[in-house]
Amino acid sequence: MKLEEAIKSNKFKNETQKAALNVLYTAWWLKTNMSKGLKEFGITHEQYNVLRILKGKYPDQICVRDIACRMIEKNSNVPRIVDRLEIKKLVKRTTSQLDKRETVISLTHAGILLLEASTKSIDHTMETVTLLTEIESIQLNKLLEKLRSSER
Amino acid sequence: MKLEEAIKSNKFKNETQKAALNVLYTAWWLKTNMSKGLKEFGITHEQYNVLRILKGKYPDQICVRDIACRMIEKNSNVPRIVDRLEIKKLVKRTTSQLDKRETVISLTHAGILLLEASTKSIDHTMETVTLLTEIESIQLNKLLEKLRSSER
DNA sequence: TTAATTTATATGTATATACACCTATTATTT
DNA sequence: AAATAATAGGTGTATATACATATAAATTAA
Repeated sequence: MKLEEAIKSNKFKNETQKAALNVLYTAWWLKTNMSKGLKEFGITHEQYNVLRILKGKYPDQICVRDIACRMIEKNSNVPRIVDRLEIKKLVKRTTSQLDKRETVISLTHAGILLLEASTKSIDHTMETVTLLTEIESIQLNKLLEKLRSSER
Repeated sequence: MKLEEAIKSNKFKNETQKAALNVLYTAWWLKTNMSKGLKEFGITHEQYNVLRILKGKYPDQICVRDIACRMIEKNSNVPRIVDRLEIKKLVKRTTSQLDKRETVISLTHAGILLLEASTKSIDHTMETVTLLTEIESIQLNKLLEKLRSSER
């Protein structure tokens, strides 16, 4: 579906404005597809993101601040996302002994199992849904980074 | 900033997976920049989106359902966004006389003024921040629509 | 014409974003 | 060493997303 159909408008100032809206719409579309796949595992897209970050460092522990700076959405409220993962017993919280201000988070066995199963499912969903060749993907990555090149 | 730096990871399955994450991160980045610009006008990014949709049809009125299907994020809870715009007296709600189930929304004079001022500001922000040429933007739009081509 | 179904909107709940502020702990300064 | 500043994480509030359900009005079927 073209963007024009998706948002029922073709009044764009220029192609750049359209591209910005297209990025926003595509992100919403990707998130929706991911969430659908995660539903059977009882976790949200953001909770999955935190589990993935923990896995990336496993078996090392990682503090809340380090999780936060690895999140895609930088304003995520990590303590609260961890709350929900803790209730489901997918992660464990411990106060760091080196610095008692820090809370270190680690995956539980249940967390590892759930992450493995959901990753398999999500990877499959994303492959089915994201129809780009490797070359096109490289091109897209370049354009997105050019778009953001005003970022300091 | 490259995606690797932004999310402190370079463990991507392939370029397509990286592209999907890059779209999500770029969308967050764009929204953040937009929100910063809208702050002085006291409205959120989503409230601005609704005002823009109303302007697109002005002076025709438009019902809640028609706003919803024009939103970028299709699961937006339009009645609630309209609640907030109504409190600020930027829009007016009326029950349609032709179909009493429908609520038609229209911009107030204050809404029009605020929209004009904020659009000026937002357009400027987006131009400063989104560094793509017209040609690159066309290319990006094509790639995003290819990415989503599994959409039915 | 009444009953059943569909549609438009509103509302409730869980989770998330965005951001301000609080508290405990650590680091720095005087 | 005591006072001050900085840092990590938690918590409160407003708004949003996501989705289920409720309610009123309109449409369709019996």
